[in-house]
Amino acid sequence: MESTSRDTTQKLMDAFARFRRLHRDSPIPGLKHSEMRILFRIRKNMAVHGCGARISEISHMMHVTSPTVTQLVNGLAKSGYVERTIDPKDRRSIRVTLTKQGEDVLKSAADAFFSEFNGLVTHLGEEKSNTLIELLTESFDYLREATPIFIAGEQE
Amino acid sequence: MESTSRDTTQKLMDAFARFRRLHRDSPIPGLKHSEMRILFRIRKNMAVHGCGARISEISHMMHVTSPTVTQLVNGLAKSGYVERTIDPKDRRSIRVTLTKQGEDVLKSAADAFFSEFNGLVTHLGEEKSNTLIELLTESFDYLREATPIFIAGEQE
DNA sequence: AACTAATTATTAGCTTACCTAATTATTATG
DNA sequence: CATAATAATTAGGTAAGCTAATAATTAGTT
Repeated sequence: MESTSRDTTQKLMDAFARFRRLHRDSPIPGLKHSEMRILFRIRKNMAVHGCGARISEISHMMHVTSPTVTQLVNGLAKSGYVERTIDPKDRRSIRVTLTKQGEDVLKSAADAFFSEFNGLVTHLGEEKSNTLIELLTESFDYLREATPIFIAGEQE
Repeated sequence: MESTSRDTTQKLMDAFARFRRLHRDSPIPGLKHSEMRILFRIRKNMAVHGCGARISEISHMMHVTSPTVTQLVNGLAKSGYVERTIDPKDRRSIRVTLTKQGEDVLKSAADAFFSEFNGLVTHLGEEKSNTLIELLTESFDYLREATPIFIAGEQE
């Protein structure tokens, strides 16, 4: 291995290591981070496709397994933020839609949840942000293929 | 917030969320990622201070509570990677030292870890890798200033 | 049409990496 | 010496995942 390359590797490891610990505490009481993220996804899906998101779709979008999504959605349904309806075109599927309450909580929480990251996007600028997203995605994809152990459970 | 920008923010949030679970599985079977981190800390403390690290010191270095450290250290002691001795100068304290086995496992874990990242650098190429490092560093620096909570992680 | 295969979601139970509150030793201090 | 402070531990909890197995439904094949 060349010394330049090894140096780069070391630096990349260090850079990755710094980001391992993201905040765990939700800025909104009674709404967890993971729940917030899923609510955003559902809203997006409704905006784009005009219908509720299926569990498998959310799972894919969030890079999380479907049992995980099922549990999150169940929790949100119990809290009244989300509604589950069977898709009449494919009765295996479930369409998850936001309730009025869910939209409200999403609206009020959006700023609190987004502010840190949105500040970062503003700071970096749109172009650099997109480059960063692309490079991270490429890294994940590589690590998933090259070293399956590395990322538990990532599936397409 | 504009919708393009919000979309970028969403994607960046997701990229970081994936990132957080990157090292769920350690490259060495039988050694968890958190355990590896703690072993590194202990080794460092031994190198710098020439004696075992106290629970409270590790806790402080890792920005983790002492009960958490106690549990991790207990696990490592059971695996034989670490030894706990009561400090004769202050019998409340415990000095944690690496065993020979602990040093060995740490070495091989570091190698495995390094080779994963080195593969990534090869895959991305030197230029992209450097761009990624720069962007991560810039992001980290911004977040450190903007949101102090973010940085619960790596300090010496 | 009937079987088999595939897909979708769920259930049950586990794991990692933390946390808080309360408690037990021990040391320091008025 | 009594009390306060400090160090570590115990007990129990949480968030955010995971896998394996299973039920329901749809698709594909003979």
